[in-house]
Amino acid sequence: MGQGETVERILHAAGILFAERGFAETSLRTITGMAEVNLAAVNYHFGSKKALIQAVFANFLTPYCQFLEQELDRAESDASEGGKPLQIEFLFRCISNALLQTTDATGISTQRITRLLSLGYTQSQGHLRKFIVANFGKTYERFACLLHQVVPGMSPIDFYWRLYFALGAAVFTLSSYDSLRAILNDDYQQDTELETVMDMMIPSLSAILKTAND
Amino acid sequence: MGQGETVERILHAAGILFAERGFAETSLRTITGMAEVNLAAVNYHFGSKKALIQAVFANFLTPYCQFLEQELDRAESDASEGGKPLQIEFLFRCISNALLQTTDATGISTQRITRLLSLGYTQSQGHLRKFIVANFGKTYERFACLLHQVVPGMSPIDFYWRLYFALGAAVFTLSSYDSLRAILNDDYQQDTELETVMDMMIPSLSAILKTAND
DNA sequence: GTCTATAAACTGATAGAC
DNA sequence: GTCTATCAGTTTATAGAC
Repeated sequence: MGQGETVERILHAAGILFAERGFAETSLRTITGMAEVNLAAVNYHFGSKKALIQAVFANFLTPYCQFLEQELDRAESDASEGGKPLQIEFLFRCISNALLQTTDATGISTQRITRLLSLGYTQSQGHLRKFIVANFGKTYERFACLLHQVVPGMSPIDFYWRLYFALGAAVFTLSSYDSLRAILNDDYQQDTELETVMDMMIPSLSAILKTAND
Repeated sequence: MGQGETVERILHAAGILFAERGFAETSLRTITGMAEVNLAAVNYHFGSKKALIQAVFANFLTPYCQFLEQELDRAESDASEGGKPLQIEFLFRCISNALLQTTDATGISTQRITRLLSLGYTQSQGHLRKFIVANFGKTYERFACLLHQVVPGMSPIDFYWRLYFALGAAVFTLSSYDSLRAILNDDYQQDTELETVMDMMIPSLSAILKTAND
């Protein structure tokens, strides 16, 4: 077995298992068992379980940030060429496109990416949160600034709470997509593709930002 | 130390620690340490860690369901007396009121309740999900049916996805309220009360359900 | 780089004295 | 009902042979 292959096998298995069960619930034995590598390989290649968790996140956060920056570049130049202001829907479309591109490039499903992000914010004791901010904070800030510029006359406080409403809606739905889809299949015998849900979501998320406050 | 007091001390400490760290990350030793009771008391009073987790949920789900049923009764009779149809905003107001009433009656904060609910759906291996459905499913179905009736001409599939968008927005924001509030305090030196956020949320959640699909 | 073997610490649960 | 002591199983991490 080649040396590079082992690292990738561990990253792949860890991503699947962490997303399914959470970090504390997933032992290194389960990961190395699924990856079919030796238990000691994790500590040899990554140093510790914490470092492995961070490596799993870097594995999709790095390409995701690149794709999102590209999308935002394109959206901004399109808007300035057309002489028209950016629209909310276009900005959420950038998020959606970057997610799908990341899945294409890495083979990590959109559900797994959003599920890991959700776990990273809710399940971590701090080290992961800091790691995510350090590796994703700059791009997130750029997106938030652009979005705020596009919403007319909204106070920063009002804007940020609504952005969190939208973030919660997106992360919850996408990270639970597989089970929600199964429930709807059982109840209505009708399937909904992930891309369809993401398309449905964009007007809803935009409506959160647009609605008059009372 | 009286016998009833021990059970309550364990439930109180377990609720706080589970909400902060998750289930697997919280050991019985940590719980009994915080509650200042003996380690063996958990297994004596509850039987197992699983049973303790379910007891923590029953502790707030039981009163919450009662309060929500009362609110829905009142909203329905108000609407039929006035001869007007129920409005979306009134139904979300029922959810909000029932949450605040549960906090008043039990002393368990709204953040802790929503955080535990969120963990119950994302972190459990199945037993808790079943337990929640068994104890909360009937009331949830009633709310969902009422809400669907109030939205004009929307397909069941469309409706259910949008309901999940709204659910995600609410659970994410309320369960992360403490940290989100702290971030906004740091960045804008301006505080937002929980009740204010819940009031802001109602028009946003309603907008998710109302927006035309394209 | 990969393996075995094992250390050191922690977990949930229980038996039995009081 | 509460306590101590302990079991049996698991965890992460590491030392050392190959």
